[in-house]
Amino acid sequence: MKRSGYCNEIREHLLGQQVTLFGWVNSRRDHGGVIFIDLRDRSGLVQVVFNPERQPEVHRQAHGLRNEYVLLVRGEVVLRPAETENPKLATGKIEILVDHLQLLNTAQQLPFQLDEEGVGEATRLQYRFLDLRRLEMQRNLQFRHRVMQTTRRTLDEAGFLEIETPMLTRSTPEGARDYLVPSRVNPGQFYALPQSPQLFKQLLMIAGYDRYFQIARCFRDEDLRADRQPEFTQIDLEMSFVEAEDVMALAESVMAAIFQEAVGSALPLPIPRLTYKEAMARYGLDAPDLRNPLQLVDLTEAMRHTAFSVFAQAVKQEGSRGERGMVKALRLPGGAQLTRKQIDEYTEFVKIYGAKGLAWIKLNGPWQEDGWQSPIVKFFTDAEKEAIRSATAAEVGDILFFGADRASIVNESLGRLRVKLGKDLQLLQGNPFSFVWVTEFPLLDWDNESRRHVAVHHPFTAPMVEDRGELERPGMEERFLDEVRSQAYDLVLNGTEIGGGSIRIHDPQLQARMLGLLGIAAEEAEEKFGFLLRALDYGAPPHGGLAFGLDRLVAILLGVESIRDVIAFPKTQKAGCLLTQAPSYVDALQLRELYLRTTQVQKKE
RNA sequence: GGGGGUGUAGUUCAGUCGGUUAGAACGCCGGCCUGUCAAGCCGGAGGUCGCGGGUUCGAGCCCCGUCGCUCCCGCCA
Repeated sequence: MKRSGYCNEIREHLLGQQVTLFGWVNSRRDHGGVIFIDLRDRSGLVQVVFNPERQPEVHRQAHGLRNEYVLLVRGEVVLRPAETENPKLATGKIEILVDHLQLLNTAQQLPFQLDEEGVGEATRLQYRFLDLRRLEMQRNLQFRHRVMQTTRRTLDEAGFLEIETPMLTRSTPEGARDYLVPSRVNPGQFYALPQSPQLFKQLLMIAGYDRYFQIARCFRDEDLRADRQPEFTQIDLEMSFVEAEDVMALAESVMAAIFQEAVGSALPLPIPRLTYKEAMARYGLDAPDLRNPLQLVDLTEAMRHTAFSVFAQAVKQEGSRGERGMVKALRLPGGAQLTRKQIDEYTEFVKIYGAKGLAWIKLNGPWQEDGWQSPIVKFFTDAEKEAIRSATAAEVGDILFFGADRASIVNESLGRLRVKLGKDLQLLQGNPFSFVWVTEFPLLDWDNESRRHVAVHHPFTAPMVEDRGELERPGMEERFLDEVRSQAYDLVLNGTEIGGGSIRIHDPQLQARMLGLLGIAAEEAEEKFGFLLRALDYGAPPHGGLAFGLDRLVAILLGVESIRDVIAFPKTQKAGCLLTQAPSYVDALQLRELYLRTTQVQKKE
């Protein structure tokens, strides 16, 4: 009773043969006489036919079949009669005349129809085992599998070793909130689930494994987004005796292989590059989508002495720790047609990112002929108008948007506005998949809340060789610190960061200095990172690596909106699983065994 | 922690200014039907309007609270 193959594999080459298939009833069309059933398995559909003249008894049995019943059918593969082929099915030229039917299981009425679009996600997640039967989910997870296998094959062929690292590890400062696991045998102590295998992969380099990779589950207890789950998967890799160029080249070869295998086309290499500085200047964000032709223009100098006080004040302000004020413009060609209502909506939009407003000028004609329509244009001198025009290359028919504030607010609000305009007005052009490297990230960022520096990438990222001197300058001025660049790089696809990495610090003195700059005292560093610092003392090779966010990568390549659609059993925005009802309360005994007491009274469920 | 959206039949949705018995499509159940593939035709069942409270002669609709789902900010590489 062996299966002849998957439904979708039954084609003309099997004509005249008896085949045995297993599958689910995808749909039935009962004509009273002949009965058609689309049998479904993970591969797809094939039509099976019950004809009363061929097998009266089997035909009688088939009357009782319903959607999602599980069947074994045996029958003859035949060409469909002329005019009844179905071009929508891969197997549409043939059908199976059933001689034997075995009902393996029945099914209740489904909570939703598998072929219906737009079923609420809550229902889908509650019955995920049914949702996963749908062809779209089958396609998504099979695609994800292909990406993973291609990654494994490519990295294996490049000499990488797949090595697992612990899921029960220790909590480390920096980064995201940890998921904690209480230790029963060590009362009052906790493991943390790894936010990434970062430290372990560095230890593997120090141990001489030279090239490591892992498709690793990572955990971060932060609030969720469409592209953020509390547990997610990284393609994690690390290499010894390399520079950033080597890691990036390797990453490109992996991406090219994925592209070839999964998308079916060659990825043009090398992937273009931008420095962080360029990205922020032109696009306002560190993950720009280059399919969008709009760019930001800096008008800070031109507006330094303007009579328009909103701009002048913005330029003048020195934020805390010298974050400069800035005026930037975003030119939208043809945008003079935008309505007042649309402009108001964009004004509300930029306020999300801290902008106080959104100044604009519509170029209905040349400024010399009073063709500029704007609430602010009256404040500008002719020289300022001309400076704006020439810097932005604005033409009649365009609209200019302006941001004036601290640099971070101007960049983020105009950067996001650029993305939104690109989407709203369908400005994206060129290759549907646009990769770009962003390099030379700052090493450190000032955190106003904790009044200290934090690592932009992570505390083990090496500074650029040219900038290392700044770090070691005794009594160094802090303004220099902000300008130190790191050997970190992000890979961006269609405006989303899909991977990032860096060359790591392998010099114990430099690592200690780095931790010091982050405000981690030597004693604390020893307690929290002592094992790494010690390892660096024992012949640590130069090394670096990177990690790709598998969920995001797969989602973008498939063109789906949410990474939940490429994860078999995802969690909701409140980090719950609607299928299993996790998380849940546990009974008092379990808590007692773990030496835990909760301050939260159990709510009624 | 904050802002927006949303919750009505199994599913997707409609439901007027607060007014009589809450509708449609698909699905489901029964019948008819021998070439369909969104099968067709006839008939039928199916509702805690998320939950709790309030206003009102009267609430799916208004108010307060609460829960779930979702998008975003903060947070998070």
